[in-house]
Amino acid sequence: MTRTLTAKGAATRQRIVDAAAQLIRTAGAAGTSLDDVRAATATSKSQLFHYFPDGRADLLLAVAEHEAAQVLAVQRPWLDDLTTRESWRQWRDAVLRHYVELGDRCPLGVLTAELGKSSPETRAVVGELYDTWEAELARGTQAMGVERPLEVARAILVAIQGGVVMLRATGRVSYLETGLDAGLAPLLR
Amino acid sequence: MTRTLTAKGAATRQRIVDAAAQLIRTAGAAGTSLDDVRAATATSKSQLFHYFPDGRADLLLAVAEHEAAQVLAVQRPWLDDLTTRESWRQWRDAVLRHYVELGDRCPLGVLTAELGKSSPETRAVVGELYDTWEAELARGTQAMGVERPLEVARAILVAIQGGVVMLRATGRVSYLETGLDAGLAPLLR
DNA sequence: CCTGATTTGGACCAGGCCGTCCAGCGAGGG
DNA sequence: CCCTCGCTGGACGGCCTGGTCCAAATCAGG
Repeated sequence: MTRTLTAKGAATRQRIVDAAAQLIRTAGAAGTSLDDVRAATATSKSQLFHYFPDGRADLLLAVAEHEAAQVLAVQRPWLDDLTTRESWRQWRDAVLRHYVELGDRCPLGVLTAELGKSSPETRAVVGELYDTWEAELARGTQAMGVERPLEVARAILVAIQGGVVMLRATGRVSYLETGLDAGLAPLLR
Repeated sequence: MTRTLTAKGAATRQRIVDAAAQLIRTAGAAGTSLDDVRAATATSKSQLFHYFPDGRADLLLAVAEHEAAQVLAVQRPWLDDLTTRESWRQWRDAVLRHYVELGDRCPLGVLTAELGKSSPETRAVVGELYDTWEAELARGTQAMGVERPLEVARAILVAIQGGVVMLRATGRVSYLETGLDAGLAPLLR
């Protein structure tokens, strides 16, 4: 199944995924064609199908995995050590800063809004992202000794998701801020 | 600007909007073509462009307005009288029941996830929906005499949005339930 | 340097899509 | 009764899209 890739090939493949992710963040998955990707990466049609044999679906899946990893990566290192109020506050600020900066061109929004529904495989990727993310948050809420730590962690995740997707749909930041703070209230009170 | 429509014409137009909304709920806006709509309504191409002169964009806007109205309609009459714990609870149950029933074929999810980004006009529709919805909720939180009623109302809205969109992306209901309850906690505590 | 596999270029195709166009149909008002 | 104006049918064109295919270039390694 796994095909042999030289270093050069792997680099090209990575370049394609990066560019595709970038395009999809701004124009959406539906608004991004293979030709757009081809033009943005200065590659040829055959290369796309060489590195992604199943074509578009394959590329979208790779982008979904890339973006899912990205979502968790930008929360490091804060996500690893949510044991004090101060560390939670720093994490909150980092998350908020990140999404305000990105605006409506946001990997998480794309994942939740578009890629999740595009195929069973991408749906699984999104599900896994939620699971690991929630587990990390739950470790933090448990460490804080709050009541119903699992529910609190999940509610925080839902608030971020809602805020991000509303940011995407309206361009307004306040939803994310208010939702996130409400979700964190049990921890900081 | 406003074109004359006979009763028959208005009915046909409505039939097209209804069917298009239905299709888009299940297949998404990107996955629904004008031909699909045509087939589902047993109409002809010329009718689509007769009732929606700007074509696809025009139809999507009409669908967005239709769905936005729908989102508020299913919350009636509970939404009008959120003055007691009991009425909030009934509203909560109605909302939850509705979205669990719809699963991932949900007007709100489509609006937030896809239609919001499709054009400035639809984006405005979504923004207005959020505004009026939030205002209704805020009337309720104020009536309940809770602290920071505006923030609480907004957080509830964000939680619903997040829960619905995660339901859409994963098929899991628990996010909506947990998020909604967390948002309502300040009111029911 | 030779050889086989990997990487690349780009022409090509079939199908689907949006939108245009024109010609009939039907209803309702004068 | 008829005549106008809205309603309907469906063929058609041009464009873009995902996907196939083959041949040339490049590279790795013996």
